[in-house]
Amino acid sequence: MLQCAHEEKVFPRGERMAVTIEDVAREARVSIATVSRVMNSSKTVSPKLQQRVNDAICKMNFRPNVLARGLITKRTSTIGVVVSDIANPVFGVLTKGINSVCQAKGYTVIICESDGKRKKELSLLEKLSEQKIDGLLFAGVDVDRDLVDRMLLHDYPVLLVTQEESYGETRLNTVAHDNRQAAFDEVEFLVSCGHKRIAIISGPENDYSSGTRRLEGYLAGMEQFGMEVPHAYIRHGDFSFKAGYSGMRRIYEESAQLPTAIIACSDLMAIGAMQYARDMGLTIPEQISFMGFDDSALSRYTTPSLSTVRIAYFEEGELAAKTLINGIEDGLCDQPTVRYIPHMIIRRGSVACVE
Amino acid sequence: MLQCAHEEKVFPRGERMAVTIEDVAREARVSIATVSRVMNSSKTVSPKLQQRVNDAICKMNFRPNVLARGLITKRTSTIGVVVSDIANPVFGVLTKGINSVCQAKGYTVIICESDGKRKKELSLLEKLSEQKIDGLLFAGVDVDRDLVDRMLLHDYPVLLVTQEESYGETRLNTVAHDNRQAAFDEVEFLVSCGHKRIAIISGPENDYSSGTRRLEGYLAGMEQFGMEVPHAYIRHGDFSFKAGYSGMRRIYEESAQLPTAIIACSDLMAIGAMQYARDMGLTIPEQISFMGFDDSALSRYTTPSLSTVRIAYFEEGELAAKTLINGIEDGLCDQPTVRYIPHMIIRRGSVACVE
DNA sequence: TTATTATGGGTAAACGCTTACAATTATGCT
DNA sequence: AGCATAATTGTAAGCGTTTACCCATAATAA
Repeated sequence: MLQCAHEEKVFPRGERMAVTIEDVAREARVSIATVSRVMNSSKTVSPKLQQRVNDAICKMNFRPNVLARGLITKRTSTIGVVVSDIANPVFGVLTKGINSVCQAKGYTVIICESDGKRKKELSLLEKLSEQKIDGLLFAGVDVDRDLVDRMLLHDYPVLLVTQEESYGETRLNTVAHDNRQAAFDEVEFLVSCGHKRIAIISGPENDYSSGTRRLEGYLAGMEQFGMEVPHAYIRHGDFSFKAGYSGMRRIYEESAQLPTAIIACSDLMAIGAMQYARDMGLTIPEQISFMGFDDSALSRYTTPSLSTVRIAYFEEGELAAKTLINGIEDGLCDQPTVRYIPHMIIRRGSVACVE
Repeated sequence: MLQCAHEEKVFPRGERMAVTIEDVAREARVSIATVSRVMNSSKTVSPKLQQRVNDAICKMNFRPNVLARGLITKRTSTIGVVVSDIANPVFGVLTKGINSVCQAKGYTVIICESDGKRKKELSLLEKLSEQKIDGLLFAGVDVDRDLVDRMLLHDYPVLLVTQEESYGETRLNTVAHDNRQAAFDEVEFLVSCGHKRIAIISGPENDYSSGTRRLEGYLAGMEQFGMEVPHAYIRHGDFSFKAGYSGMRRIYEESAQLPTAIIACSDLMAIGAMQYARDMGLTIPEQISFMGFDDSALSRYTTPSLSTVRIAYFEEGELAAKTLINGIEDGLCDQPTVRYIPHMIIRRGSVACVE
């Protein structure tokens, strides 16, 4: 937009009438069509009129009404984002990535929280489609066939972030991180440190979310490197501190032989697990090593600091937004694909090498 | 909204035409005015027609177009929110509070990040007013006279969250927490534990943000309880771990007599400061006590766990949204007031009593 | 019965923009 | 110069709602 000093009139609140394209047209002594044209630079307008119009726009500080524009163009430059919990740093960072590219590309973002509840997810989907969004970024808990069916009903592109469809098909474009591979890499890393007995505190038992993928990766790693997985080495939790603590207790109490390393599927669970180990008088990492998941702010500041796998949520948000916006703007619906964001093992004090 | 099983036609994407009020009117064999009336329950419509219309709405799964509606009513049920950084848990939680009441009251929220940059704040203000929002929640870095002037220019209510105006007037409604009092209370709490030498690591030197208010509260407390404040007891930082670490170093190196307690103006700085103290071989809390600020997720999981003051950001967000929406809906502009959210001292392991 | 008033429902005019089409003017070519 | 054609600009028809205004009908009162 051009730089200009418009006349700043101070009106008492509420008494101001928005300046419309008509006012600008009058001021510039042209038709409203011409004003519209210079704004959208569609057809050529003679330089002379272009100048007059731009001057008028500046002088009157004219801003086109997005509602009127959207009503006719059927485009709003707005995208909807559904996340479970914006206060969860993971989604905070993801959202930040999304915001950053949307802001750069002139898109407005509407953020909705689903609290991870299926019912709310559905009602938000409804609500957002009323809002006339141009596209949707969806970070759901369990993206099953029914949900995808519904999302495909809308007339705007939908992109899944963070999670893939849980039923083994790809009907929607997806940007995610490879939970399976990340867990595998954690196992591999621990193996490279000489660990042979590795236990896991995974996500909720019957869900199709990240926890399960991570568990799969763990199992694949254990198999690959020829390690035993006693029953007691697999625990489930809800990603909370408490779940980590009690998960570790059960491992401690029920293992015939204590593992030398624990993989927790969230940093918070790792911290909880470490706490239990400490309470039992184990020294970390000498007697037992710990790894978390996500590389949240927490992990840097525990004692010992927590080894983990960094998921680049910011970049994930960025890529998701970019991909969606591309989809919106050139509208071609190619074969839906899953794009993975690379992750990285972060080595900190909580992992020691064993002989 | 009524519950009903509408006929779910599956259309290939893009080929679907939204159903309009006109379609509904035809289906119900009434005029579009009547349809509009039953939706907005303005004038009474006979029960018979009401029924017919509702049936038609359900059957066709009609959703009124918010753009068209907004264009004519000049209300969008949308509010704008400006925060510096959504990935900062403080703002994450604040936003969650805002979202929760907005969702309940049927408002859509548009979130914008300013990165704490003045320039971006201004351009967001512009952009949001284009978006035809009904109200604005603003969490700015330094809310000075000029900024407030600009915000008053808009024709929708604006409410400040988190911060008061920095020039000692109240021209805008505000929901905030009492940083000054909270810091004072920290001092009081430490005094009650027998501490007599208390240092502070405050916010950036020349700013008008929370850090400064907290410093004021600290100074007031120190005076109230008759304690000396040597020059070296006041340090500034940018709320980061690093700033805490180096702030503590300077206190350690430059104090004639080491303080027995440190108040850091963020949990993260407190953690950094604790780290330095540990590195110098001091035991926490026996030799030196620490307090943070905010009660972020971090504070619970450090060793020792961090005493701090809990700011109820979620409730702050809730109250802010509620207040703003009230302002929007009954439009009366009473005298702008500042509402404070109560805070609470959280005692954890990082503070010991001295004899 | 007829005049008077409620009351429900339809018509059409906004709201502020984009854009197809028509009208006008300028340009290029014999 | 005279015509075809291209480049500009204006006119007006929507986009999908809400709502002021008017008309028809039913209800009430005299």
